[in-house]
Amino acid sequence: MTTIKDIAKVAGVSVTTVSRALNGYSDVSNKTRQRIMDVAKELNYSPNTVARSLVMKKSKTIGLLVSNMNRDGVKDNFTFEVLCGINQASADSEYDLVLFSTTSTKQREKTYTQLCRERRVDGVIIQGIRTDDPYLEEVVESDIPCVLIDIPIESNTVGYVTTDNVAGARDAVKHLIDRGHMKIGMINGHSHADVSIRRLQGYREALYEHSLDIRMDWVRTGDFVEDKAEEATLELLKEYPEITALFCASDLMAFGAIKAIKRIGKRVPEDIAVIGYDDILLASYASPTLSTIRQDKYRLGWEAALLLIGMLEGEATQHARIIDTELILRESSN
Amino acid sequence: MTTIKDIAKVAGVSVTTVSRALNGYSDVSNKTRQRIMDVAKELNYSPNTVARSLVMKKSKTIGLLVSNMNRDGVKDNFTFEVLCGINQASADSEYDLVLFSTTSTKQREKTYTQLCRERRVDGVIIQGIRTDDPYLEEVVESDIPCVLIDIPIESNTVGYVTTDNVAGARDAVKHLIDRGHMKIGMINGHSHADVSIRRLQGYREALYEHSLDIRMDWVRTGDFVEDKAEEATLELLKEYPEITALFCASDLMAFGAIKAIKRIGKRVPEDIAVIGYDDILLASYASPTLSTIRQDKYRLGWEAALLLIGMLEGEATQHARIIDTELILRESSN
DNA sequence: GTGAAAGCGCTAACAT
DNA sequence: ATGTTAGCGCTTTCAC
Repeated sequence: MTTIKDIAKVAGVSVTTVSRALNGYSDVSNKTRQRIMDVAKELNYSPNTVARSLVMKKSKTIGLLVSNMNRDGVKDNFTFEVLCGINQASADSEYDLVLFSTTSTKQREKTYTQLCRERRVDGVIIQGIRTDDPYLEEVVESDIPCVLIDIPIESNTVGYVTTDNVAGARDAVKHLIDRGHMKIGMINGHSHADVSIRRLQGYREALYEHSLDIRMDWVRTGDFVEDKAEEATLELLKEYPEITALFCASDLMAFGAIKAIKRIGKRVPEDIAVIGYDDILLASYASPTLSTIRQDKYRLGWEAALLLIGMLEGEATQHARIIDTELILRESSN
Repeated sequence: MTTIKDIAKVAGVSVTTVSRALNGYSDVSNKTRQRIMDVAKELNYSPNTVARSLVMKKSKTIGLLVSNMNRDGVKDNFTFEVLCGINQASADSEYDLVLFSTTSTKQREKTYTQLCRERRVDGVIIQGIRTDDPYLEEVVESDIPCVLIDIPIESNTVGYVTTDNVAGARDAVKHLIDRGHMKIGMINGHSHADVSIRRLQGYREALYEHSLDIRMDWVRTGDFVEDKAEEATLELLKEYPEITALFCASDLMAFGAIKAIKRIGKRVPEDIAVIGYDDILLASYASPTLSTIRQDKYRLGWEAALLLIGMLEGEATQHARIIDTELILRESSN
């Protein structure tokens, strides 16, 4: 493997000059620069970014802390779309991504901070962790620049990107109200997700604005899991057969809810209308097709990466980005 | 940021001893080892893997060259599942993953090899590139350990993981034949994918074994793209209305084919039976549900990572792994 | 059992 | 415009 030392020897200059020439500094004559470039090409030289990182104390690398990258997570296109957005944005800025291996059982041996410091990433993007994750606090308190997806924490070194969950949920519920529904239940995620709290708030606001009763007993928890949502829906509808519409805090849970509705012999949307949240790919393929609130997941990742890079390069004036959502009408609420 | 130097100073030993103690060498007295560990903890020390990589010439890092990680690729759950498998396996072996940013238009500035050498990855896994990719050859010829997914090339430093595409395709077509179909068309991918070539072969073998005519004009190309498959199917069925069944080389293309069939006013499976390939998540949600050949994509990634790590650590006896497929029967071929 | 010294490949003062 | 020197944090001979 050729080094700048080899180049220096062949070109008959010092390593400093080689370094400067290769890095495009101005204080090197065009003649020598050309010669050095030629030798480099001839010797098939590739710079050693490891050595460079060591001395520069920068790695041009972004760490990725992502949950669900295991056998169970394969259904979750959400994560992948976010990943694609991150990837594209960092590619454009010439940052590489390192995916931390945090899925195994021994995951907890090392904290996120240790991982980041050991690998000397310049910054980190965190997606899919719960707000009660014991290490979240640690990351936030460390001085590692960090962008959180869907967890609104902001500081000097911490930023976040999320969608407008209150507005999204409000739109969803308003739509159901517009369709004439007055008894609207909700299947929410779990309380350790910021989005759940906000979507619940949006649900309440919509009901309030239309002077409808807010019955907390009509709000059940499905933990963002299809099966759990199915069970929760079953119970809810047994207790309150008067409910005619359901707002689910994720599309996957909406599918669970629809299964439950079918199980008790009712139809969607004729007997009970359903609207989801996310607009995952399945939503437009399933039967009935699912009305939902679209989140631009790709953009979520894209903005997160842009924000982080902006912070790293000192150009980020503010550390929060809220992305709009969009109401998508399909069969399940029609 | 604490270094071993700091620890050495506080513990009153040399850096050598600190290094040895921290790395679990035996020639350090238990007393000093304990003291060093204590100081390290107290100083909140994290080893600098960059420095370590520089001197060790190993990074405990696997490079990932994956196509489709951009806006267009978000529909492609295949890639994500493979990624999850790779992630899990490398996590278990304590390798980190670096995702190379190879999506942008300026992608071609640097070759894969340059990328790998610059980042000093120990090895690389390549997924989703075409066999005519100009840089494939380069990677293969370099001495960087490399595992290819779905491209059967083998050498000292190159291995591959794939499924048994001939058998899979044969099973699919046999199933159609068992159902009584005698005029079976095929919508294939493009010729720069090894899987296309093998699936075509499986198609031919199945027909041959049952003494059915092989009509190459009944095989069309959809480039693995839904829309193109739709067009190709439309043309095929217009020219040969006698066709009663279709084998598609990917589920996405099968959906395109089904759209085409519906467009000409025929029904699936009553008029024309369809079977796909992959078993993507959509296959079980779409309407009609799609019969298909299941590939264990997660396992594909998992095995690829295991194989590469085996090669890196000198324990891989053979460099190829073929994974079985499974016939999944659903409505579209019933 | 422990330490001194060299060096991995590179960048960055500080000369000249 | 170019070279000398030091050093990033770590591992590894080679002495003692």
